[in-house]
Amino acid sequence: MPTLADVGKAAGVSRGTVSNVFNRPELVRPELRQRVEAAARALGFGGPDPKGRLLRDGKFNAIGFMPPGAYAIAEVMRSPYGRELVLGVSLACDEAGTTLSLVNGTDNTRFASIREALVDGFILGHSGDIGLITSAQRRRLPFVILENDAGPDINSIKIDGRSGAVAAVRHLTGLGHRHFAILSIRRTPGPPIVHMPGQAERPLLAGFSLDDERLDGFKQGLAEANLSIDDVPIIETTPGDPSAGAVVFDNVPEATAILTMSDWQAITILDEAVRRGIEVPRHVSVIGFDGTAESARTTPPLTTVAQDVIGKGRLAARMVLDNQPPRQVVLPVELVVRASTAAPRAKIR
Amino acid sequence: MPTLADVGKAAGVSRGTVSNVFNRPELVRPELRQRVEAAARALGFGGPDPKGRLLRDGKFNAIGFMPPGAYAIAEVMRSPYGRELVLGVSLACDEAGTTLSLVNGTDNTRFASIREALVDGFILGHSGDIGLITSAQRRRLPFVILENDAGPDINSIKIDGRSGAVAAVRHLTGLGHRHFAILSIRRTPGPPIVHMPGQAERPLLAGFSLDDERLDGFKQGLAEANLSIDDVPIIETTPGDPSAGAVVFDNVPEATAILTMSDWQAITILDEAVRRGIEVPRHVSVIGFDGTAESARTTPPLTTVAQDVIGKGRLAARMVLDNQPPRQVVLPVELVVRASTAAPRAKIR
DNA sequence: CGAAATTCTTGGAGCGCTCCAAAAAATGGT
DNA sequence: ACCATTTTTTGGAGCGCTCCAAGAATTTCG
Repeated sequence: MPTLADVGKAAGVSRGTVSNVFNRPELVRPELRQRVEAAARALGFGGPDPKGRLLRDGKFNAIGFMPPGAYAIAEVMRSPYGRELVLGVSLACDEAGTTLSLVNGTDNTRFASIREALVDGFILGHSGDIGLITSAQRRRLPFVILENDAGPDINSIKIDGRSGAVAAVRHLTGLGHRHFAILSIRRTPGPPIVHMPGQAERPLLAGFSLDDERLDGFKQGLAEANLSIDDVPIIETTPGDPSAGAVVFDNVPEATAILTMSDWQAITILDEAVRRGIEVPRHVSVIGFDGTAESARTTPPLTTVAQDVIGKGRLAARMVLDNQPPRQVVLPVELVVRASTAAPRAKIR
Repeated sequence: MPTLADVGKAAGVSRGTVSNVFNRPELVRPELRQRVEAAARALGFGGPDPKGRLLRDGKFNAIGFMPPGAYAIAEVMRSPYGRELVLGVSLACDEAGTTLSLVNGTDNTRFASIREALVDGFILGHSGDIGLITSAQRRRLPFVILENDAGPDINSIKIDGRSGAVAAVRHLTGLGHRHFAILSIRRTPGPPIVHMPGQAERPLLAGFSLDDERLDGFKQGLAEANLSIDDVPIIETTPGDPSAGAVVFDNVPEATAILTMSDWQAITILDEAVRRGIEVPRHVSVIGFDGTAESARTTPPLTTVAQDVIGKGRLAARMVLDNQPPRQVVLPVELVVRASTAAPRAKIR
């Protein structure tokens, strides 16, 4: 690989001049410039190597996005929520002319990735592990934590998951529902986990803190209607598990309303309902979470706890780009009532 | 920002030792290691700056993705097709442990971006401009061109757009349709352009070469049924233009079948049809393109010319990651018949 | 025509790191 | 206690570039 110096030698000029030819051509006499360009072409030199500049100038002009927990980038891109989040981030990156690096932080490589990533700042999905934050702080780059409050010194953005969950339950109890199933998120790979009432280990503090918060919101909402979450079956599935619907219908046939933690899960339920000839909302009501674009397109359109996912991504990017004093932002959620919920009317079959 | 040397001085050891503490801790005596770690902590040194390593070792461990034409990353992320493409790329990146950099190549910064991007290879969306390719070649990094054949020396992946378009028309003419509208893609920002039959400038070679190819396929398919594309209105809209449906219905009310160039456009049509009380496929048949996941979820589910978008993205990434001799891949397409097409049955209204 | 003003070109310094050959220190055997 | 080994540590070289002050060449103008 030829370097500036090689080209300079070939053209009989100094490194500096060759550099100028590529970066500030107006500074160099046309005749000389042409000679340099010819030499560069002859040597197959395609412009200054960005590595050199980088060391000198020190800006990557990129921000990094790292998914929470052990999720891979592809898993993020597969979920409706993840796609909108990345879209929001990319919106801000476009505006700022910044590159968006999707950094893989699989398990044990997570901290190494943070140490090594070629970025000027981070958006970090956060599952609750403390190591992540110290790791990020060490790097001394602006960063923002998603879906977790990491204290007053650290940028964070989360949604008000609890209120959302409460609103979802209120809506359903208001409609007259008394028999629920909760579809929660399993944050480790593996098959669905079914927690029936009365079992010992209830997963009330098992997942990401956002999950716990929402579970707590469900609990509160149920309590308001004199119902106990301890009597409600909770099923945990990985975010896109296609069997979620089957597992719910098989294990909780008496449920007239299903609370989920993402639109994706709710969509899965809808699909399984169609397969089984179960009608939504006539036989069972289903409520999503996130309010992604997809939730409006399903049949029937989903009632869902909506948040501004795109706005969240965009804000996250802005926060690392702007590098202002740390803020802890809690974004509101809003129940969007569409057609997947109704008063319990018919028994299945 | 402290450096290796600073830490070394503070701990009374050499740069090299500090480097080892961070990169090959097993090489340094535990006692010394602790001293160094303490010094690092005291100075707030969070590990070797990746910039330095980079210059020394020269691998970014990242591949770049640049959208075609003047599209921004966010525009890619907005489209169902773009999302699946990026998903496919990220799948391969995950497997390879590589970072995926979404590089903005807006118009005039496009070539500069190629020169400067901190990546080991490129996936380049290609609109047909020759400068792009020379620019990429200059960088001497592996790259692959999407949706264009750039000759035998250059990696490229495209779909067989012509066959797909022909298949779409055949399906529709086979159903008995004689009155078409074509929804083509406007590749510059702006409002829809309506080309009615008989007008001078027909857009048969206006857009990306993929668009031209598909238009040509439509032409051929129509010709097989003794129909001339010159009699078919062609409307060009930007990919996600929400007014596309309205423009089509307003300008070509007599069409019983609408050919589009993406699922996204077809979905837009479906939405507008609902708004106007037009029934698909009873009043009008609509056919999509790409076969994205979204196309299966619409009401009614879309008949579409499907391609393996995820596979394409993945293959593209593999090609730049593997850096084998150049290949030109043409991916097959397949007509997936669902419920948005039927024999023309009812006149609208 | 020559000095002053202007335009171009030069090359040293330094960005932070890792590699590596060689020096230093520790260990082991006799 | 000494020498041969083995384990640790060292510091020079160099990765490719841009900046910048200073020097060289060219132009301008009285």
